[in-house]
Order: sequence, then C-alpha cells, then structure tokens
Amino acid sequence: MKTLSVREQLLEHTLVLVRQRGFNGFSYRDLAERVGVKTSSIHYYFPTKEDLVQAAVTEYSARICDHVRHIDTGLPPEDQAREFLQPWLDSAGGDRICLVGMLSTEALLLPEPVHRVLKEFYRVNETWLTRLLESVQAAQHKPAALAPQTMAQAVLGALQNGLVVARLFGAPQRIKAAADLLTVAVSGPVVEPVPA
Amino acid sequence: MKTLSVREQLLEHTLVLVRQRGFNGFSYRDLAERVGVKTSSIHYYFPTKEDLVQAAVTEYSARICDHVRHIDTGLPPEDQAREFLQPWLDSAGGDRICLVGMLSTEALLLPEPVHRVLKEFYRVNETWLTRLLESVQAAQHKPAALAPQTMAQAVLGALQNGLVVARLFGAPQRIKAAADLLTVAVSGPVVEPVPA
DNA sequence: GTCTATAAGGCGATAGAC
DNA sequence: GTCTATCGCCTTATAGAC
Repeated sequence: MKTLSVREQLLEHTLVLVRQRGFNGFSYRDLAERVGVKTSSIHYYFPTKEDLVQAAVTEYSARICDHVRHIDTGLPPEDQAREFLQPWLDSAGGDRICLVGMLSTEALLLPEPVHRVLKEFYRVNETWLTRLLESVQAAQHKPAALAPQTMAQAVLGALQNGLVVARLFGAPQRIKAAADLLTVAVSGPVVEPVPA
Repeated sequence: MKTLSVREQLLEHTLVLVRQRGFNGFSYRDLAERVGVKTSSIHYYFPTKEDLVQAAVTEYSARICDHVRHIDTGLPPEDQAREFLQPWLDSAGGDRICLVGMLSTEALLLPEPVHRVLKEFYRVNETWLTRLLESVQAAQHKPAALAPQTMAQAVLGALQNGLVVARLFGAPQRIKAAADLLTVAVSGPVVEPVPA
C-alpha cells in the first residue's frame, strides 16, 4: 500500500467529496481537515476551486474510461457487459454516486473546460456500448427493437440515475433495473433464480 | 393571467432556481432580486432555506404526480405513454432539469422530510409505469424480456438522466432515447420517418 | 511546501421600526 | 408584510514568514 503525496491525497479526497456532496457541497476547509493540512496549502497545488474540480473530473473520467477501453473485445458479449457494469454495481447503495453524474447535474455552475470532460465521458461510454450492441445485433437474425445507439444512451442514463436512486433509498439492488436492461439487450431474457 | 401573491412568486422562482442550479447553487439574495423584495421578506414566508426547499419539492412533485394520475387509463397504451412523456419532452434541452432529479443528486445535503417527498415521486411514477407495462404485457402472447417494474425503473432513470444530458449537450433530442425505450415497450419497434 | 494571519465578500438568519 | 440594519459565521483567496 503506497503512501500518497499531499497532492494525491487532496485529489482522492476531492473525488470522494464531490461524489458525496457535489461542487458547492464541500469547502476548502472540509478538504483540508480530511487531509490534515491548512486551506492555504490546497491553493499551492490547486490555485482555485475550479482548478481542483477540473483535475478531479479529468482523473475520474480517465479511470472509468480506461477500465472500459481495457475490456477484452474477444470475450462473449455477456462477459463484456458484466465487466462494464462492475464499477457501477460496486458503488451502488453507498454514499457516492458517479462523479460525472453529479457534476453534469450541476453543469450550470461549472466552467466550460469541465463540460468538455463530462461530454467526453458520455461519448466514450456510449460509443463502447453502441459497438457492443451492434456486434450482438449483427450476430442475430432479427433486428433489435431499438437502435444500438439509442439503447446505449438509455442504458447509461438508467445506470446514472440508478446510483442516485440506490443511494436515496439505501437500496443497492435498485441499480439492477439498469443492469438488467443491458443484460437483456446482449443476451435475452433475465431469469431470476428460484429460491429452493 | 392571474397575479401571483408574493409567496407564490417566491415559490415559482424557487422552482426555477433549484431546477437550474440546485439547493446550494442559489441564495436568498438571488431569489429576492428576482421577486423584487428584500431577503428578510423571504424569511417571513419561509423561515429557513430548508422550509423553502421543502415547499418547492412538495409543490413540484404534486404537479407532476397529478398530471400522471389524471391520464385517462381508457386510452390506448401508446397514447397514455405519450401523455406521460409530455412534460419530459417539453423541458428537454432548456436550462432546467427535473427538480426531483436535481435534489436526489444532492440528497446528502438535504433533511429527511425532503427525502420522503423525493421517494414518493419515484414511487408514484414507477408504479404508474409498471401498471401501464403490465396492461400491455397481459394483452400479449409472449412475456416481455424485462419485468414491468424493472422496465419502469429503467425508463424513469433514463428520462431523468436524459434531461441532464440534453442540457449538457444543448441537444433536446437527447431525451429521445429514453422516450423511445418506453414507446417500444408499449407498442413495438420505433420506425423513424424516412426523409423524402 | 506549509504555515499564520488576514482580506473581502457571501451566506442564512434575526431584531425591531414602520 | 416589508423594510433597514446588523450579527456571526463561512467562503475562496492572498501575502508573507519560516
């Protein structure tokens, strides 16, 4: 377990605070207390709060998008979908939603460079899902009811709101509706296991 | 066109401000300037900011839920779905998202009485969609790939995030993926009109 | 790099005159 | 009901010592 530099600690705690409370929901004081420095030290690394959030969203988007890009396209579609869904299922029901979902909701408060990263996140994830659904559709005889891109956007949206609702209700399983939507699209009807 | 009381004006402008910027994204000063009163007058009607947001979310949820409850259940499912979708399509691409979607994202900043209204909003909308999908499914020979309740949650989630993304991209048509998901679920494949 | 000290202004909220 | 005036605190941000 590596020791993080102060800058890295600031970034990690910012990721947590934004995912919990949003851009306007935490202060330099909150962040300083968590890392164990004074607020003036934060300004040394991130001159303004916009610099801080820009670094946070860039780091977060890179992590998720890298995860998606590294999914083995040789795997069966069901397995690719499972890999894609993993980070979403992992965070469902905790106190953190997707950082991109949070900041997109607060978009009117944020500068344009942040918008660019948010849009890129949606583009990368939707494009990956579209390709997956296209490959499934190409292997079938009947065309799907919804175009791959349309289903991709619907799935990603359902996942984003799924995290929000799972947290609101304190019910991790509420992410399952969105996950099932993707699962069905790549591999047919979901059959729940029957209790013995 | 009726003249609104000061209290009604405060509530209407609060609905707008929350849908644009969220609970922490506007101040009593912002609201006072818009209505043309001093900030102390706001406290006369709404002693605390939590009182203000409680009144706003209650009013907003009542409006949408009443709209949903008044949809004629005797209509064909496609027409019921169209009615349901109308307020979502109307606000897509503007600067306002769903107030419930906004406050749900900010849930950790808000008191429990607000949570109760947010959850009730999801319950009412999901229940209505579930019933609609059940009625469609009962009239068909094959069972749908997804259970009605699951599809209902996915559709509502896709709509919420659809508003967020439509605003972020400045592209009203981005709400269509979510709308198509519901439309297909109640009436089969969506066929785009071919340009002449 | 990290600190102390402080600036300059915003915030929600209250007291009391009218 | 609406105002003026003000309180106490929080906010982001900066200057300058160490």
